[in-house]
Amino acid sequence: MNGLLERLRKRGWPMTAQRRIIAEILAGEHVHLSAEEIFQRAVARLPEISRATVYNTLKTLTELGELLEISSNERAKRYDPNASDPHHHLICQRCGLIRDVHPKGQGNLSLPSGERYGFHVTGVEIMFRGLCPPCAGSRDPAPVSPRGSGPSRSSARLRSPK
Amino acid sequence: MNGLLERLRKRGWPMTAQRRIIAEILAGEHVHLSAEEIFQRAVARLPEISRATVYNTLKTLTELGELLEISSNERAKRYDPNASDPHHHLICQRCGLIRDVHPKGQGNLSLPSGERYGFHVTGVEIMFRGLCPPCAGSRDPAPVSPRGSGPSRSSARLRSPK
DNA sequence: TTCTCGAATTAGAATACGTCTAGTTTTTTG
DNA sequence: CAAAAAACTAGACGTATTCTAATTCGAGAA
Repeated sequence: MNGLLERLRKRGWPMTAQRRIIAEILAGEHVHLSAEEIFQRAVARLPEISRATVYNTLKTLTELGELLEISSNERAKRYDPNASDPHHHLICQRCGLIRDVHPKGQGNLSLPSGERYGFHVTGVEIMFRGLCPPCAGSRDPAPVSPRGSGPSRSSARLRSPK
Repeated sequence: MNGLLERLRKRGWPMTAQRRIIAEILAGEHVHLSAEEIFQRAVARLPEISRATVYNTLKTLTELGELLEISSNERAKRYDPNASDPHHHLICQRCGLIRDVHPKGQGNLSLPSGERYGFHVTGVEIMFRGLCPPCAGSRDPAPVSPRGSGPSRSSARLRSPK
């Protein structure tokens, strides 16, 4: 069930208790966790684990191509273990919820050579933005994103209301 | 020449010395600056200006739709004053350089209803990733991004070389 | 087994980026 | 001009991430 763990072993990546736990957390949930959330879940299983190890492991897994970093517009990056299935993201502008999506028509997407500026292009990332059902419904309540890191909620009025 | 400034005046946005300077900095350069870089350039012209004013102004301009925030994968957000011309971005994974691009075929891009999860989709962002010519050429040297905020430079080797 | 050495891990300090607060200055309005 | 509102400032604060120095772990050599 945990393909990530198997792939890592197969690649000869030195496995340790800490790394195995992190890999299990990543592969076991269907949400896009932040480093801090991964750390919290890891601590619950291995109290001695350090934040530095979590950050180091996430960084290495990203470099190995086993993990995708999602920047969205929130403060903390989120990690997507679904790197083996090419996909894109749909993000709620209000609460930060992220969904994996497979858009249609991306095959036609291309960068004309006149727009390449000599770059060696290696990939494309597509982010759909919008409002998830709960956020689209309720206008006023504060975003439900974890640990107060939700998007801005101030108005765009030119002058404040009376 | 500075369309941004004119648009803001036309919209009745209360102009001040600080805001004018920030708008001029944004419209005058063809790069995507971070808040800190904008602050540094502003201080050179108006030494009393405060960081808070820069952040407040950038936030308001973004809410007004005159400015685009780009998250890429670096720590600091970058600001794109080119909001009046719909476009996307090409980003160097190594040094963080950002170019505005107009990809072909994005009209065919769509999210089938089965992939919408009930979201009210408001927009799409496309980011091409790759290596700019200097970064593609020189393998070893450190990234040339400003103030040490460049992307990771460690290797992805499973074990360090001897 | 014991020794050795490099890799992995740790706690906590340090840094980077951004936000908030309280008080001051400036602008607008009556 | 006086009152009220808005903009601004300095700097404290918070959060996410990186760095550092010391420690532990583990595979192979002796």
